[in-house]
Amino acid sequence: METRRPKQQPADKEMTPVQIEGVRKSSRETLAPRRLRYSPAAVTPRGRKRNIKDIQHKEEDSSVAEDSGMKATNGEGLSAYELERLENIRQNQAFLSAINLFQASMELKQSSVKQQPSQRGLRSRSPAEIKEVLPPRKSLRLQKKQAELLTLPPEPRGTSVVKEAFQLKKPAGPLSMEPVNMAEGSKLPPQLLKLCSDVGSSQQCATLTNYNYLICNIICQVHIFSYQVLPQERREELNVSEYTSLLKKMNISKVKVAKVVKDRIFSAAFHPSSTNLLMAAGDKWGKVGLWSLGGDWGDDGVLLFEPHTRPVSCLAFSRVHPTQLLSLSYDGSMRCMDMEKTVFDEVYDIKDGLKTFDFLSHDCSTLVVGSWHGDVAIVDRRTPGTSHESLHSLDPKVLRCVSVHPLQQQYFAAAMSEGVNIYDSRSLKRHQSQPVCQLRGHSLSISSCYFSPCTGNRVITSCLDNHIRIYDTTALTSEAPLLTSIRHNMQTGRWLSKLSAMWDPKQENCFIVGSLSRPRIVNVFHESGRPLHVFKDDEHLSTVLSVTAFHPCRNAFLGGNASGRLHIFSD
DNA sequence: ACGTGATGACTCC
DNA sequence: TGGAGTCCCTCACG
Repeated sequence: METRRPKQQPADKEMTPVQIEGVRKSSRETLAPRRLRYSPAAVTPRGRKRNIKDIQHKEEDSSVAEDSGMKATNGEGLSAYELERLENIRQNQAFLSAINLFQASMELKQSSVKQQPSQRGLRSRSPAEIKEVLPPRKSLRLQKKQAELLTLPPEPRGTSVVKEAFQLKKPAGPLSMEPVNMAEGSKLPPQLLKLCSDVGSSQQCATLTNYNYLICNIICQVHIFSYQVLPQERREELNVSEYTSLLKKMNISKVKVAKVVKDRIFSAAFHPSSTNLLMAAGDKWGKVGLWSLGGDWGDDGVLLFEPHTRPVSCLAFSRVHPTQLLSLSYDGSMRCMDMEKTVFDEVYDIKDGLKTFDFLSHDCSTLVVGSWHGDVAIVDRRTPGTSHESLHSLDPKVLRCVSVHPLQQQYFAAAMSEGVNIYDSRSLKRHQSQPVCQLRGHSLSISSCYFSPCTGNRVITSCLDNHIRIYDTTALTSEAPLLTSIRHNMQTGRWLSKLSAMWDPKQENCFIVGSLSRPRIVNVFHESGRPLHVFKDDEHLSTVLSVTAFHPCRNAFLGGNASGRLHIFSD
C-alpha cells in the first residue's frame, strides 16, 4: 500500500482541507478509533496488521513524547499529522482501557484453551472398541454368485425404531447388581458394603450433621418413630460469616473429578457417610454410577450399573438403610439398589414418564412419586407389588418436582406447569385435589421446588424465567408470600440438565446453584439473595455443573456435568 | 398444532 | 489441531 505520510511536511505549516482529507483517506490512521471498536487489530500506515501490543507500545512512546515536551517543541520532527495521530492513539487507548478489552481478550484466550477432560473414572471408549471389526467382504458379483432378491423389512407400524428403543424397559423383578465396567460375573467389592453401612454413630451425627440424620440414626437404632418429641439437637447453625469461611476452605483437585457415568448426568446424590465421600450419579441412558473418592475398585473407585434404560431423573440414598439407593427413570420404573442383597429391587412401575420422588416418612418406607403426566402416587415400599398405590392426578400437563416438608410430612410441594402447590397427602383426591397453599409468581415453567431442610419454613423454586424464588411457608395459608427473587440465568438449552437451586442440608438459609457464566462457576447464596461464595477453578472446573448437591454432614458438595463427570469441592 | 432456534460438551475426521 | 457434526419426549415463541 502506498504511504503518503507527510513526514517531511513542516509541523507548523497548516494543512489545507484537501491535504487533510487526502491524508485521512490514504493513511487510515484516523479511521483507527472506529475500527478498533470492532477488532483488536488495526492497520498501520504501511498496511501491516498491528496488534494491541503495538498500540500499547506506541502509546507508551507517545506519552513519553508528551512528557518530554516534544509536543511543545515541534522542532524535533513531529508534524501536525503525527501529533494528531498520537492523539488518536491516545484516545483509542483510553477507549480500550475503558471497556476492559485487554482484560476481556486475555480472559477469552484463557477460556478458549481446550482443557483435557479428566481421565479418571470410567474410561472413554478406545477407537478400537468403537469401530466394530467386520469380516472382509466380497461382493456376490466377484464371487460369481446370483444376486439375492432382497426385500425390505416391514415398516414398524406407528412408531419409529428410535421410539421403540425408548420404550424398552428392563425386565420386571429384581435385577442382579453386576457392575458393567468390571469383568463379567464380578462381585461387589466387600469394602463398598462396609463403607455404605458406616454412617457414623448418632453422637457423631449430633455434632456433625443436621438433625435429620440424628433422627435417622435414632430411628435405626432405637426405633423411635415420633419425630416431633425429640429435643432440638440439631447442629448449632453457623452465622453467615462462619459459614462463608467454611465455604472458602473447600477446593477441588485432580482426584476430585471423575467420569462416573457415560452420558449427561440427570441426577446425583451423596451417601450420608461422614467418613467417606461416596456419590451416586444417574445418566441419560439409565446408568447409575457409584463413586467412592479414593476407592481402589472399578475405575478409580467408580462402579457402573444399568438398572434403567432411560434418563435417571431422581436419586436418593435411604436415610434409614444407607446401603439402599432409590432411583427412578423416564422409562417408568423405580428401583432400589440394595447393596446387601446385591439386587435392584422393583419399587414402583408405570408405563413411562417417572420424574421425581421424595421420602414421605422418616423411615423412608413411604414415598411420593411424580410422573411427567402430572400424577402423583403414594407408594408404600412395605407392601409387596409395584402397581397398586394410590394415584392422584394433579396437573394434566407436567409435574417436575416434589418435595416433602421435613417436619410436617403430610405436606408436599409440587412444581407444575401453572406454579407450585403444596398439598396434604392425607386429603388427596383422584382428580382435582385442592392445594393447601399456592406459590405464585412464576412466568415460565418451573424446574424444581424444595422445602428448606430443617424447618420447612421456606420453599425455593427454580424457574425458566431466570429467577430463583424463595417463599415463606411458615404458615401454610392459601398463598405463601414471596420473600426473595434472585435473577439467575437458567437458559441451559436442550443439551444440559436444567439448573436447580438446592438448599444446604446443614445450613437452613443457604443454597447452591450451578451457573452458565464463563469462566465456569458454582454459586452459593443466602436466602436473602446475598451472594456468599463463588466456587471456581481454572484447571478443574471448565464445564457447567447443572446438577449440584451439598453433603448432608461434611463440608463438601458435588457437581455433575453433561459428560457424566462428577466434581467435588471439599475441605 | 406445528415448526424452529438456542443452548454446551464431546467425538470424529 | 480445529471445526463440523451430534446429541434428541426441551422449551418458548411465532
